[in-house]
Amino acid sequence: MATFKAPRGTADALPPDQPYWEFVRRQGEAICRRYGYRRIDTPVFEEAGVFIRTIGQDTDIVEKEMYLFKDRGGKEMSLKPEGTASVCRAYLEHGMSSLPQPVRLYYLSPVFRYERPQAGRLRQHHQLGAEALGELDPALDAEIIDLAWRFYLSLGLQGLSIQVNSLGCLKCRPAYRQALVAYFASRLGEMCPDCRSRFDRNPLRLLDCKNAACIAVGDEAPRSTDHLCLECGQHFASVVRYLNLWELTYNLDHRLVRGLDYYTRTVFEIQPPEGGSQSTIGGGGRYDDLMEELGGRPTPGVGFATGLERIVSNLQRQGIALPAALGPRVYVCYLEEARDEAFRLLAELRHGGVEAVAAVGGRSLKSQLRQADAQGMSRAIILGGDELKSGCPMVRDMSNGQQQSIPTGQLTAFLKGLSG
RNA sequence: GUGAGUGUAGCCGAGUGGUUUAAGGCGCCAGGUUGUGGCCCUGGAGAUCGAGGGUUCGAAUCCCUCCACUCACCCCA
Repeated sequence: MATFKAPRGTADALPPDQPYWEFVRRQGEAICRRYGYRRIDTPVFEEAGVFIRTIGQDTDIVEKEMYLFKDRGGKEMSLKPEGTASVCRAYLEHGMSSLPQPVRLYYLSPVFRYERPQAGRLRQHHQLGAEALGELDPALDAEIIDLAWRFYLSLGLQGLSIQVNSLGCLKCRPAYRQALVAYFASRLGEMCPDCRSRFDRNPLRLLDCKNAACIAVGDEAPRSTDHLCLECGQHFASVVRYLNLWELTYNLDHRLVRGLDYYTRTVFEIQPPEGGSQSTIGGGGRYDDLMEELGGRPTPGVGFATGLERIVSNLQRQGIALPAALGPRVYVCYLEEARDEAFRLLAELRHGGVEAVAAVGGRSLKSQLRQADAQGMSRAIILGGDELKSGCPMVRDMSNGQQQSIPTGQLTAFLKGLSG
């Protein structure tokens, strides 16, 4: 029994999982680059203020989920609970406002939230995110949604849906909030205890309660899209126009609100068919006030992030086949008298670009072949006295047992010519 | 943070107080004559029974505490 275990809510990604992760990362990076986004990596921890200022003091993330610690110099730091704030900090710090705008950036990063683990929810998980900074054109809101959507499509995920809403801006949201408060105040008696207690602090939250009674009340609640100021209304209409232009299917969900305070105007989520506790596979929106919170000049931005673990589990649940590996996997077997030649040949194959391992540990030939089989090798090379004499190692096809002698000098080329 | 369920070797899993020095299967290792895998056969290694305390003559089996896992709530990716 191991005395140490991975920390609660963390997971080792073992070799059998890696093909999924590689697939997801590769597709994600390919899409981002195709949309003109360039990669950025930021530290896994930041001064805590970076997150507290932007995500919002009253959010669950800041209130109870951040990994806070003082470093040895006494500075209050936090493991990153999300990616956007760090990217914006880097944008400001490196004067990216002097680059041609918008600046398109994407990242692949672990994020940390101290939560109670459950299906699809970990304390360390990984996100792919993309941000378009420094420009408020609604074409970018649509671009981000489209980018996210195409990413999921490229993975072969089925049954996903896009939910879109607009939350307005600092100018028009207060009035909407008041309208909500007035409405909910009159119907609070019908709602669940959670909603009643949340009513004062964050009335927007009552909209996405899953309690049946609350859903009924929420459906008739005032809609943010009916309370947008002129600019926000035009912006949202324009976003929708682009979505239509690109033939994206989406739902206008007036009850979509997000758990981070920095969002303005457009918000969206991508949801898998199952719904339930992990009902969001990715989401994002516009955050035109965020840069100011970080001490920068007013700088608009829009972006999204998606959870890689949830993508991988959806891929596995939907039984999506991964692209097949390319070349053969070769296992070099040998009798003692051919040991040196076997290891010389092993190096030659590897340097020539063939995936190859040699038997180790002084096993019998029978045992070596058992190993080759158990490890799923596609070819075994057998070297004994006979092969030494003829200069032609035996190549055994592990799928059917057929063998042929190939001159040593042609071996690398021969193996590379096989499909697997 | 709340609630429910679970915790026996790498994995699955019997065993619910006394020959248990804890079954069985998978996997792992080695053999089954001379240089060959996948089936089969034989043997072997591998468990302080999640941890710590307690009850008892005696505990994997009962009690307490803690830890972890799973699921749900909350929230989100």
